Amino acid sequence: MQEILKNQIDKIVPLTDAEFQVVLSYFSIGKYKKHQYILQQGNSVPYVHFVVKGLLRSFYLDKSGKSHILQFAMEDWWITDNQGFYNEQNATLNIDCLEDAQTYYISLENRTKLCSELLPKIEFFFLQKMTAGSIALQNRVLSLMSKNSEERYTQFIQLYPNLIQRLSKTLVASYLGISRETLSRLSP
Amino acid sequence: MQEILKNQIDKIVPLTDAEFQVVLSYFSIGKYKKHQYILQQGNSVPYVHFVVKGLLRSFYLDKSGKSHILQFAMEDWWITDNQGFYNEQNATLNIDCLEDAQTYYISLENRTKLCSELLPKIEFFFLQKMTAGSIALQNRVLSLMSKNSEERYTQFIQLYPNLIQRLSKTLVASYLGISRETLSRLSP
DNA sequence: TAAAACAAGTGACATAGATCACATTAAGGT
DNA sequence: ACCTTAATGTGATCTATGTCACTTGTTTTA
Repeated sequence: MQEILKNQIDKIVPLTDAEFQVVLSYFSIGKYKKHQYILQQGNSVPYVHFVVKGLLRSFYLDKSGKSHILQFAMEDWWITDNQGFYNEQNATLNIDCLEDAQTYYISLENRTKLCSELLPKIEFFFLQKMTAGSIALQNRVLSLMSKNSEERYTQFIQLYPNLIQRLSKTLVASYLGISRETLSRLSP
Repeated sequence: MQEILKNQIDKIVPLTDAEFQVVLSYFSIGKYKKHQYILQQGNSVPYVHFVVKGLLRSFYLDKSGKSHILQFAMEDWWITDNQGFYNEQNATLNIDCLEDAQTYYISLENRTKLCSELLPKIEFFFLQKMTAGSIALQNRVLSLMSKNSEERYTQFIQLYPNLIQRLSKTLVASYLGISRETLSRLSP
């Protein structure tokens, strides 16, 4: 179970088993049920979660009550409300479980300690992860600006073939920024 | 002139003058004219630029020939094609100057050296910058999904009151993902 | 195993925003 | 100062997508 996190880190900064045990000691384990909220708009954002098992999403509820999915997170992905977490502000996002889930989570304080005092090279790992996340978001912005619904849907299927099998069309539509009716009229 | 970069770094990790001179020695100075390209789609992406003076933009040209602005960068901002730069791939973006400009630029190799060998704490600076950039992109995604043209325009004015004075409506429209005619029909 | 809640398809209609086409005015380059 | 090129506004359409409404089938769950 720990292997999944160790493997991810090892791809970027190889750690000894002892080092990894130090890393892990800064995380806690959380178990959640389908439909359970991990974070609600307005609350503080104490943790980033690394998903060990299950499927979660982060989403924004606009003033008219429509929800817009910012991110999905399945095994081996990270999820939080970045703005809330890193700036220590209240959440503008909600996070809930689309399937029963288990995560390793860490506080900002522990993350900082881990990076600066104990294992500086883990900071490089987080920098790489943040960079990759930022690149993905850039592509998403360009996709929203330059592609129509069908092109965005096709791109999503290509990008996340494993994820899509676990999602309803309604969820995919809410991620792509289109209505479920429009998505329904696209697919073969 | 160097002060602008030193001040930015100091806000996150205070440096001695000597340390800052080391940092600076890893950068080069570039001067560019209005309309000049700094990066073209398909080329390699050798540098990140810190803007000392002037105004640049990065944009994506879609297959139908329409351009979509991903980012503006004026004094004190950073700009590059992240995907190309960090993954050492060819650029999918173009960068050109909207005004005569001057930048400090650094290669990936030098950036890595600087972080890992010479001044580890500068890595923390880059991590903070990347985090802030990522948060801005998240908000942009949510804005594109949940707001209409007028709301996005209003938000842009609030967010970048100084930048907007230096931009034509056509450029703002291309950043917001709407046509210049629509933007023209919005403003008072 | 019945009832309730969810997922998905589809018709009819509404609409934000795109596109095309000009006109006017303002900058820049030589 | 003159000519070219850019910037802006505005009318007249067109269209992709949203919204509303209803149906049917499929999971949940009590």
